[in-house]
Amino acid sequence: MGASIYDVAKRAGVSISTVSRILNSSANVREDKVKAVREAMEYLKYEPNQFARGLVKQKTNLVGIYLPTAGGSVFDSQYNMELMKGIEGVLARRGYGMVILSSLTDSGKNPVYVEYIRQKRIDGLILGSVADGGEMESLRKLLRESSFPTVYIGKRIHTKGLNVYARFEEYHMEMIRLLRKNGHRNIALFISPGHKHYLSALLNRCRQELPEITLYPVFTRRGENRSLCTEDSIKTVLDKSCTALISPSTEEALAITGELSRLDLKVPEDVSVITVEHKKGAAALIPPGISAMYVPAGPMGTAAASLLVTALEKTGQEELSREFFPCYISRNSVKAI
Amino acid sequence: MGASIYDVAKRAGVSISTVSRILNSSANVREDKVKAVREAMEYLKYEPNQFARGLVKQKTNLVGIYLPTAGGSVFDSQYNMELMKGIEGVLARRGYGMVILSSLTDSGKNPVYVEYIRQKRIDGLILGSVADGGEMESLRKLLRESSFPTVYIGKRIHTKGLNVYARFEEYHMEMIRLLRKNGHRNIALFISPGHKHYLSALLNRCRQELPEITLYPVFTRRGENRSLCTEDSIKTVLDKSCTALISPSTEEALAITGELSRLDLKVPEDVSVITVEHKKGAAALIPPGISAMYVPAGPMGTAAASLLVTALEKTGQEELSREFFPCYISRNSVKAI
DNA sequence: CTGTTAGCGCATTCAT
DNA sequence: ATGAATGCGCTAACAG
Repeated sequence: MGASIYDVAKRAGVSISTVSRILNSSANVREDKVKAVREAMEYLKYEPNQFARGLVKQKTNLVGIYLPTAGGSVFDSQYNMELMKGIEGVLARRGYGMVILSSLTDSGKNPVYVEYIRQKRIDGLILGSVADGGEMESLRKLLRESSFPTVYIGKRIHTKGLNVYARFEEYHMEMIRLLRKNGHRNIALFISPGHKHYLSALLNRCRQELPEITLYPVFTRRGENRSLCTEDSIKTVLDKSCTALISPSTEEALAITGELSRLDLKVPEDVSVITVEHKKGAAALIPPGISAMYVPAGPMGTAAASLLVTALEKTGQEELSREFFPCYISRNSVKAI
Repeated sequence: MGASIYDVAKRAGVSISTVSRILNSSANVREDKVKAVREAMEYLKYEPNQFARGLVKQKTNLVGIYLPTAGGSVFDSQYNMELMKGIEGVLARRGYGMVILSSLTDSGKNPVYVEYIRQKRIDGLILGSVADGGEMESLRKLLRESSFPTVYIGKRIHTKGLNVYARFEEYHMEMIRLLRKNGHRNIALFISPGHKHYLSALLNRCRQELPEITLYPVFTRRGENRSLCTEDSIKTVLDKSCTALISPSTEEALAITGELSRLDLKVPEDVSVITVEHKKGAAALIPPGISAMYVPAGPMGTAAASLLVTALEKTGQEELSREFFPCYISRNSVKAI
C-alpha cells in the first residue's frame, strides 16, 4: 500500500496540513520544514491519492474523447487518429490524461460519456461529430442544458459552447467545381456512413449552383471487407458512366484505386480521382499520387484540446469557435476531358 | 452540483446504507424500498461519485495503455491501432475505461505510467514493448518489485506477470527462409526504430542458419517525411544489389513500393517485397498485392486485455503468457529468381 | 432486513 | 507560520 499524507507528516515531524500546503503551494512554509517534508516524500515515494484529492477538489485531470463511428472502432479511421494525435499533444503537455470513450457498447441507452460526466470521472469532453440525426438532437439538448466543458468537433450545432469545424459542404463543392472545370459532368461521390446526413444538402446545392453536374452518391461501409464493398461500388460508377470520383478518405481511395486497376481502369486516364486526406501527404503515396483536399484533422484536434483546456482553467473564454479551411493539393489523379 | 447518496436516501425515506446496498447489490433489500430508491435515483439523476467510491474501494475501473513509440505519437502506427482496437473491445464490454498514456512528455524522468500507478489512477496497465535497453531494464525491475497488474505485450521479459507476444525473430526468419527458397540471396531488411534491439540477434541467427543469405539492415524513421526517408533507403537497397526486401509495416510498404515505382522498378519483376501486416488484408490493397506475414495485433490486444481483466477480477490466474503465431499470406509481390 | 458509524486521503477553514 | 478539526460521498463493518 502506498504512503499517505499522514506517513509523510509523521516522518517529517509536521502536521498533515503543512504537507498539504507544500503539495499545493497554497501558503508559505518555513524552509527547513519544506526540506524535511520533501525528503520524507522522496523516501516514502509518496504520491497524492487522486481519489482523495478529487473528492475534495472535484477534479480528475482527465479528459474524455468520444469519437463515434457508426458500427466500428474509433481506431479504424485515419481521421480519428489524426484528431487524437493533435489532442494527445496538448493534453500531455498540459498534464491531462485522455480517456477514450468507446462507442462500442452504447446502443439504445445513453452514450457512455453521459455516464462519465455524471459520475464526475472526467473534467471535460471532446466530442466528434455524431452521425445520426436523433442522436444529434439529444446531444444538442444535453449541451444546452448542462454547462459541462465540451468541445464539439464538427458542424456547429448551437451557438453556446466550444466548437471546431471545417465546412463539409464547402470543401466538397470545391472538389466538384474543380472536376467541373476539368470537363467532368458525371461524378461519383463516395460517402461514408458518418456523413450521410450531409448528403441531401450537398446534392441540392450542387443542383442549384452546378446544374450541369450529375452527382451519383455511393455509400461506403466500414469494416473488414472494405475491398468487397468497393467492388460493387465501382460497378455503380461504371454503370453511370462517371468520368470522375470523389473519395472520403485515403483508406477508401487506396481500396478504390486498387479495384480500378483490377478492372484495368487507369487513373487518371480512364477515371479521375480526388480524395479527402486527413493526414497531410497521405494520398501522395497512393499511385499515381492522388490529388486531395487536405482537411487538417491534426490541427483541428490540437485546437479542440486547446479550447477545452483553456475553458477548464477558466482563463477567460475568448475563443468559442474555430473554423478550419481545407486546401486542395493537386497531384496526378485528375485529367481534363 | 449532482445529487449525493444522502439526497437519494432522504427522498426515498431510507438510510444511505440501504441506498448503497442497492447500488452494489451487496445485500437483500425489501422490494418496496428498492422501488422507492430506484425512483429517487431516477428523479435526481443520481450517479455515484467515483471519487468517493474509489476512495473506499481503491478501484478506478480505468486501465492505462502505454504504447511507447520512439519519438512519435501512439496514433502513428497501424500496429498500435490494431492493438487498441482489440483492447477497446474487451475493456468496453467489461466496463473498464481506457486511458491512453502518452509517451510524448516523458524524457529523462519516469515514464507517465509510474505516476499513474502511484497515484492510483488506474487499476491495471497494458504495456507495449519498450524500445530501448535501459528503459527495458528499469521496467523489468519495476514489474518484479511491484505486483501491479500489468500485461506486457512483447518479448517475454520475466517469468512473473502477464505476457502476450509473437516471436519477432522467428517470423522474420520465416520470411527470410521464404525468400531464400525463391532464390534470393541479398535481402534488404527494413527495420523500425522500435525493433533495433532485436537486430543483432536476428543477424547472428541468420548468419548461422542461412549462411548464403546476406542481410542489409535499413532503418526507417517515423514522422512526416516518410517518403523522403524512404528514397535514401531505396538507394541503399540498389547499391547492395538486393533482389528482395522486407518491410516492417504496411505503411512503410506503401511508401517503399511508391518509391520503387518512381524509380521505374517493378514489384516483383525487379524486386520482391514482403511486408509485415498487422491488420489482416491490409497489404493486399497495396499494388500489386504485397505478400505479408500477418502478425495478429488485434487478437493480441484482445488477449492482453482479457488477461488483465481476469487478473483484476482475481478469478484465478490460469493463463500467464500467451504466444501468437504469425502466418504468411502469399500474394503477388514475390518472384522466384 | 435496516440504520448508525467509522474511516478512505486529502484540502481547507479556523484557531493559535 | 502551523496544527486541529471538519467534510467531500461512499462502503463496510457493526449493532439492532
